[in-house]
Amino acid sequence: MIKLDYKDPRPIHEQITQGIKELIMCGALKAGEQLPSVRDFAVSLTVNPNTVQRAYKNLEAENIIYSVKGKGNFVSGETCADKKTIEKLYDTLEISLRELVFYGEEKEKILAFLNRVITETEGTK
Amino acid sequence: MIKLDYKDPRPIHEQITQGIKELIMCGALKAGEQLPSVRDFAVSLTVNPNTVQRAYKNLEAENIIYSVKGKGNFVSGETCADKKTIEKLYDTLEISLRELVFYGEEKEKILAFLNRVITETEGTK
DNA sequence: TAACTGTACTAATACACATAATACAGTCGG
DNA sequence: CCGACTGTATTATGTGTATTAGTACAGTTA
Repeated sequence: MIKLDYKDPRPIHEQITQGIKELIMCGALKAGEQLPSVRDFAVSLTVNPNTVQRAYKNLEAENIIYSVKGKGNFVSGETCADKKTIEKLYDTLEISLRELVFYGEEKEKILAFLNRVITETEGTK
Repeated sequence: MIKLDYKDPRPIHEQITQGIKELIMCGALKAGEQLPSVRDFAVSLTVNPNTVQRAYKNLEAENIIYSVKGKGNFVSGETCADKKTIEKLYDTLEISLRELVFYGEEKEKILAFLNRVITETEGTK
């Protein structure tokens, strides 16, 4: 369901968080759907349950999922994000863009890529 | 010259590396220009010399600067990057883009931002 | 020679990550 | 009610990395 890369400098819990986020974004996990239990998911990822729990906690803090004691974790339909999160994403975009240009990538090539990605991505607006 | 943020989860040496990279990209540091010595820079940043050295080492590994024993570190004119670096930047762009759309940002707004950034950025091509 | 430059290495500290083991609380079906 | 499942919390432990500190060595230059 999610691939972990131990060569990746990012911590495991972050990779899991991002992985689930992407599954939701691409539609593999829909609103209201139940996520694997902390223990089951930990087994299938061969990871400690605490690590999965931390990922779930991250996602809950972002209002992407919600958890119910004794029942499980579920995908939240809302996709609201605070201003800081949005600003960080814009900053990341800007830095990456400038860096690509700096490294000699052609602007037209980059723009073509960006247009392709954004048109292929389904949005709410 | 460079602002360090200890609240930033990124290590200091990485912030310094990125900071210098941006100074070069925006033209504040030009090709051939000498960087501050490891010790001086460490004092002005109130950081250990080893940390600055590590940043310089990173930049040298990316061919962004070159160092001469007994003389100093200098900005390299070349801006070549290996394929992996470029691919990672494209990946970062794609992920950030998808995430912004996911959070409900309007595609037109994002595209306007991207166009503004890329036209304001001076490139070699 | 003296004072600067880069470079290398060790040691000590601190912190984050991840694991392990355990415990407690809520839900649900038999 | 009981048992098996859920989430949650806590503590302890091992490991890796970041950072600092101190020292040493090599090349450059006035």
